[in-house]
Amino acid sequence: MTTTSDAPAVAADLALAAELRVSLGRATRRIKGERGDAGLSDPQFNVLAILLREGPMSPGALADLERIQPPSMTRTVNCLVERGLVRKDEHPTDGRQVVVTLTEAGEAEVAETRRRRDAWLSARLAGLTADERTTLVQAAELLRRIAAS
Amino acid sequence: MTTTSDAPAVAADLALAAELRVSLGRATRRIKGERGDAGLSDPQFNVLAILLREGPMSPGALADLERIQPPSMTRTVNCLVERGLVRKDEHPTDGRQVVVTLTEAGEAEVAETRRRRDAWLSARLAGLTADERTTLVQAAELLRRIAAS
DNA sequence: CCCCGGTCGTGAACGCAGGTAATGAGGTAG
DNA sequence: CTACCTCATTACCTGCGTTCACGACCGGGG
Repeated sequence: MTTTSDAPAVAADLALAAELRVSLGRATRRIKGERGDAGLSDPQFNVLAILLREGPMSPGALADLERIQPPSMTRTVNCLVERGLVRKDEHPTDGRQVVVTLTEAGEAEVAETRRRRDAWLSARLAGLTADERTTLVQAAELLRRIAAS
Repeated sequence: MTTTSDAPAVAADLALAAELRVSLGRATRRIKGERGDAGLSDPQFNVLAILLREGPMSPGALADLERIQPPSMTRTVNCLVERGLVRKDEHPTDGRQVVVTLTEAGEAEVAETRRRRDAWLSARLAGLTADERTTLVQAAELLRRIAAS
């Protein structure tokens, strides 16, 4: 009715979109709430996770990955330096750049925080059936594609 | 079978938990990014949505639903009053309480914002197969249960 | 009737995370 | 060697959350 051939599919998409949006928002809020114990804020944890996955990089690169502006990243990184979780070194060839590197304490911290978060979520997942877990595995893949688009 | 016998399932839960957490976080961030046009912040929009769904209620009740402290809700509500999206009336019998009511402009605003967000998400969903959409429908239900626990 | 504990909403002061604008150090093309 | 560009940082502003403190109002006992 609206534009082309399959109005029902469009209407179903809208309903699913609304439902998915609400569920996603609530679940995410719930998971984030499971972090406080370590004293690491969400952006701080994200920086550590990136460094663990991608290796040392400059503050500017970190800011790009997190889609925030460089000054915000500078502050976050400085906070992590004070806690001894990352280190700031000079770039070997480019005097402007700074290289942010994860310390051993930082590695331990991200492992610990991740463990705690995943422990909470996996405790919930344990109450599901095998089919339901499969559904979530596939949904995780779909969500990744959606988020990347 | 969930407790001690099947270690592999526990390991799979941990992996799924980690993957789901990342995917959820990214998708949610992406969706939230699709809101800015209306000038309504996320907590403000949430208040309007609650009022539309549940009907008029006191600031304290709103604060409870949003899991924030009353002063924060007072500020958010006042901001919405200034924009003409909600109205604050005296409670008919209890002089302490205030009743927050959605105005017509508020109704229109939440409908518009919701339409814009869902339009973005449903555009992504349109690129999926029927099976994949079914997966997401089921996942939305599972996520709701997880978030409620 | 008046007081008294409890509840509700709010004001003030603070913390944290994001943004923009401007600055300074360092590289690079001409 | 000069001019332009990039990178990180500094200073300041905004939004949203918190805690603490206070005034307004309801209810029940003296």
